[in-house]
Amino acid sequence: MDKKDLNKMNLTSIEDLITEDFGAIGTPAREQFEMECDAFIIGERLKGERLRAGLTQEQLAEKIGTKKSFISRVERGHADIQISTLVKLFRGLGRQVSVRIL
Amino acid sequence: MDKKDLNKMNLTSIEDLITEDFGAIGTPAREQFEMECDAFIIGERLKGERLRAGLTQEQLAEKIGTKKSFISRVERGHADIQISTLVKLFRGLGRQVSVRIL
DNA sequence: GAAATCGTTCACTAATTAGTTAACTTTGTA
DNA sequence: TACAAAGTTAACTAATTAGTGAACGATTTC
Repeated sequence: MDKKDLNKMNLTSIEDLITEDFGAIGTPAREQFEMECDAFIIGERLKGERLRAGLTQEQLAEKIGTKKSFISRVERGHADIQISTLVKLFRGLGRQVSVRIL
Repeated sequence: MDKKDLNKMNLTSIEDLITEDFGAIGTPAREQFEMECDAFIIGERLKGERLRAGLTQEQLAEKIGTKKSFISRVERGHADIQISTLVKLFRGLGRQVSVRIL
């Protein structure tokens, strides 16, 4: 089966589903969705590392000089944080942040 | 020569010089310095990629819907940008941003 | 030298995050 | 169940970025 035939299938790719729900890449709604995805992933990662370190949100918050409500906000993906905040959060868990450009 | 002897040397490590100028790790002045380092490195990387792509600041700005003055600010390391801004900037150059936790 | 292009900087507004408190919900457990 | 600990959310202020236009400086080209 070649590539052309794929378009005749009834099954839909994830990409198509996202496009259907949020619009094509580059549109405002899609950009917003992708931004929220990034925030969500970072939040999940933060939560994972925090739990692995055996800390509560409150304990992590105190380590970096903020409050548990802020930690919660980030972990839930409800924030488009600054680079410095990203670094602070993970350094509070003894981790280093590295930004790669691919 | 073992490790103990290193402390008797007259030459100073970069780490010591930074500590002397900005204070020990964790102090506010040192944190600020490290934040500015991060911003500077990101800016340099952005400028490099932009030039490699053969774009002016104005051309990149238009691609991502902003102005050249903002691009300049980031390239000079004068901004602690948000994750979404980081992603937008490099996507405008056809690059993908990946955040690694080490 | 004049003109054009490119980049930097300043000043300002608008939008958003960072920081915080308090109330609420969930979860675990005695 | 009742209690305590952990996490979530709302609401608000303060601080900062995002966005912009204009002026300026540097560089290149004619």
